[in-house]
Amino acid sequence: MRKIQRRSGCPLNASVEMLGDRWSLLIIRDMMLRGSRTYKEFLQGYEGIATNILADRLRKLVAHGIVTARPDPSDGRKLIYLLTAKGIDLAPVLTEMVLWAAGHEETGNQALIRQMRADKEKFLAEVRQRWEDSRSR
Amino acid sequence: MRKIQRRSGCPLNASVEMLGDRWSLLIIRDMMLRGSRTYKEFLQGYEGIATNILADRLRKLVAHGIVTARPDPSDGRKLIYLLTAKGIDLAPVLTEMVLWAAGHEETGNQALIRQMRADKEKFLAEVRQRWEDSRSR
DNA sequence: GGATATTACTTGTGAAATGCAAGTAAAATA
DNA sequence: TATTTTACTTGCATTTCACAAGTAATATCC
Repeated sequence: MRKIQRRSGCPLNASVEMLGDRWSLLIIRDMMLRGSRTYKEFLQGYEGIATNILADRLRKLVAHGIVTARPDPSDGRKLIYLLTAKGIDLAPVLTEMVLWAAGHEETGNQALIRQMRADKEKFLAEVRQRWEDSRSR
Repeated sequence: MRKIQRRSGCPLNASVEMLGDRWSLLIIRDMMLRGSRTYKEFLQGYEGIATNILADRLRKLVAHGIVTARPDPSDGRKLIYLLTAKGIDLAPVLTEMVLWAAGHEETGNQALIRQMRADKEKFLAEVRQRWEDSRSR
């Protein structure tokens, strides 16, 4: 078990070193809010990630303990990617980022925004509930 | 006024396109929590940003309306960089990212974490108050 | 059961972003 | 007037990214 070499001990820096790129948080969004679980589903996300970048990001998310991968029992070709507890704990981060952008930029998905704004805690509880339900299956 | 070309309308994607790199959020942290205001102060941050990258990131943050720059009236060589209202609205995002990393990684700055955990709303109110005080000067 | 399709990748290549070192112009200080 | 400070820019090597094509393992179709 080797320690990861960080630029500094600041917790924000730790977050940025794990998530500070143009794709990781979008993959997590797809898992958390869209129910994406397989490589193919991630490739079909709105923004069109390149296949080699997706493979790299999934590898890093697994290495950071944010995501796990296990074979699909009903289809040996597939791997099922799931958020870990550490991964689902990112829900408040994603929520605040969504609310910030929605408040200052012209963005879509107004239904989601309304839901988040109406009752943030309830929204987060529902996200967590869905995660627990999907992992107990 | 030209519209920015985005990969998708998702608000999270908008955030990621503005902030999803290894430096932007750290610069904002330095402004928000450490009181950094000048180029030199940012260069002296914990993580050691390269000077050309810093210039590029400040330019982009200004372009996105997150930061403003104005000359220092008492020293013509200096520019003073300040967070805009849009910039200070990132406080909840930074806070959640800090709390997430602190909860799942070994990080420093435990005093800050305790303060955030003890009363998040109070912490955010204090951050905002400091920002208002410093901009009225 | 052999051909075709699907899934999760890897590989190659050019373009862009990053990191490091050195240099520069304008203003302040000695 | 000479030196220092500040906020950068420039050049270059290295790394990352994006796009296109290819591959191995498994599943499906006829």
